[in-house]
Amino acid sequence: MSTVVPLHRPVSSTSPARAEPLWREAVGTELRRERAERAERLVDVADRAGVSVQYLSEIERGRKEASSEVLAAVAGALDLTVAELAGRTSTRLGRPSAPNGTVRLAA
Amino acid sequence: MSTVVPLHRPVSSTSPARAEPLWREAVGTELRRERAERAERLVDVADRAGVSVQYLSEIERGRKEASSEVLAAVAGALDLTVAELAGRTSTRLGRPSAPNGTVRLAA
DNA sequence: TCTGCACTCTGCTGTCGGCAGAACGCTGCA
DNA sequence: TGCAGCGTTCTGCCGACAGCAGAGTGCAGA
Repeated sequence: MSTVVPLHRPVSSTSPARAEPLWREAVGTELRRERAERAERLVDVADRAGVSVQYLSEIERGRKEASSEVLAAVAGALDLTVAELAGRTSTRLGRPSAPNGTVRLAA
Repeated sequence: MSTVVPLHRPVSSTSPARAEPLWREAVGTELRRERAERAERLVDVADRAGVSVQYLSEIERGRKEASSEVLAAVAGALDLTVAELAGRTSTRLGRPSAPNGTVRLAA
């Protein structure tokens, strides 16, 4: 019997082992959605927010944990408050088909 | 006229120069509120979440940026999803008396 | 082909996440 | 009064990483 060596746990990328995405993934997706809605480029938002383009790309793709200050700056560059961003992120997170297939009707 | 030397900028603690708290402050406050609502101690939640008591204290008080994984773990220890936590945080952030005194009625 | 855009890779460095041990402050109770 | 319980602060540690810059890649459209 060989010992099973656990592989190094991969960084979650909406891993099937996890019922919901991580915060950085969810908020990043929302930031990208908001940017797309405004038909703006990475460089536009990054410049206004005062961060690098590469970094904003990584934030949007959930690869980096933005500090609260950076989050506020990026949200501000999209004319959003952190509250609005959190609310929209939460709404989108709460909307996917439930893990066990249960459909949740509006209260 | 003496030159005014700017003091080292204090870490935001709902600084009057900022219209809204930072994400870490807001979500920390919400975590504390949820814990209090359950009449639980720091140690109870910290143990279930797998973090230290001191650290949870700092997270709740907005002193540290919890990673998305830690955030999920603490939320889970309070039987919340990240979506629920974000939603509640957002709701509370959006509820304070508006900066210019405008009262916002429920939609 | 070239340009524009987004993304990846590599490397860097100062900051900090998260911890542990120790100590402090406050409250309530015997 | 002393003590226990709870939360917080302080100090120090160290590995991780935020955030950056330069360079390169891939794709789509003109």
